[in-house]
Amino acid sequence: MMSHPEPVAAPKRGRPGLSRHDVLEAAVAAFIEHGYDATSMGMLSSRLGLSKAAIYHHFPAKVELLRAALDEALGGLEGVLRQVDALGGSPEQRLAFVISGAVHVLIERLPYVTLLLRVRGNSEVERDALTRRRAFDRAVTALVIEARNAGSVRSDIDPSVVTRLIFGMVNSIVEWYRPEGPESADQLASDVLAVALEGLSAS
Amino acid sequence: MMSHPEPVAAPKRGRPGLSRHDVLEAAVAAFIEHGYDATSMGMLSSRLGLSKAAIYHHFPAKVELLRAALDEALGGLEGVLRQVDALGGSPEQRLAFVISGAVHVLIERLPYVTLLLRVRGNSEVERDALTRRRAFDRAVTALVIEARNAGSVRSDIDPSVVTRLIFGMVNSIVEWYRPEGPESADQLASDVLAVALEGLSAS
DNA sequence: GTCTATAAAGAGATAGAC
DNA sequence: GTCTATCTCTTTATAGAC
Repeated sequence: MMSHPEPVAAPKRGRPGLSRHDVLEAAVAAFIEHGYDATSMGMLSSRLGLSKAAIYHHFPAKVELLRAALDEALGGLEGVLRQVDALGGSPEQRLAFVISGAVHVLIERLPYVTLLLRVRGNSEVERDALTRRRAFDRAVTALVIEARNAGSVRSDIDPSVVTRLIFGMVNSIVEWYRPEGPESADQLASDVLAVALEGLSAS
Repeated sequence: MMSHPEPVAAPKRGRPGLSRHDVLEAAVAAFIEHGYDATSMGMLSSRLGLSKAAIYHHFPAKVELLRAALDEALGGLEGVLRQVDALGGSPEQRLAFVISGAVHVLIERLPYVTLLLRVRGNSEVERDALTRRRAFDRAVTALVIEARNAGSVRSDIDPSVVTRLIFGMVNSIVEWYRPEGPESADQLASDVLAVALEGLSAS
């Protein structure tokens, strides 16, 4: 969560003196509000209090703002997979860790993951992101299959359908979760895990 | 599912002779592929084999294509609520009917619902659609609360969180379901209901 | 690091012929 | 019902001054 030690655009004194990270944050917020395509560099510059040309000092093109945002989201999700590999445990434990970990990443990097989940593959940058996202999905499906073979996941439904439904539920959190709201990340992760594992029926 | 008896644009002979419905279908497909904003009237006209101007004969503006599509989706979902009201039954039965009914509408009107779920409220048309969609969500939440008071839905999690998670799962189907794939609508609705009610854990 | 000015392309929409 | 041609506005991006 610390700012990257980028060699460019340190917060010097001068005029506004915006950092690369400031520009990215504002851009991502605008992309979420209006969609990437519908967000013009003009809107961005208004929101930042900068001229359009000044933005090109921080990012060489509009699409590089998108690339940086998607990388932030994918890095977080891939980190969950690295952690679960390092931790070990039963397939059931590892699956629970991945679901809970994904919820936490989703909340910690909410705007970036929100953007990632809206990507449809209409440019090179988007297709690259989709490729990495699909690799994540495949890893989770493999984990579900493992847990199913170990007898902890129901075997009456196709594993990839189960995976898609559960992660559809997880991912839908970006549609409504607000950090300033009543639910903490831990509380929500626990709720998601409960509904994913046991369903909504009364015990 | 029959074509509407619109008084306009019957499939006469002439040149291509496209109907209003043909144009809408092609537009919705393009909106899904590239996003509404990123789809230009030029792209639309190429895909249809028409000039841009010809499209304006069928729809007076680009946004009217979106309005018609969203109305198709919302009409289907609102129909499920009307049916459940007419049918009666226990809260548990009615909740199951709404979940299963939503899955069926989602599949029958896949492109239209896909578009609806991507709307963010950036124009009058989108805000109107969001208003109707929120009314649907509220009706479902009320049903979850009823079922919870009747003892059939778990009471350890906030009802609106439960509703959002379950419908997040349902709605995520548009991200991957393809009619030509192996799962029938009935099969998928039954899978969704099973995971929603009982979770992914082995019985 | 930020500005003004501008280039070049593409957008939504309309006019009027056939 | 479809066409060509065109209007006007906005877009991404660059040039060059400070």
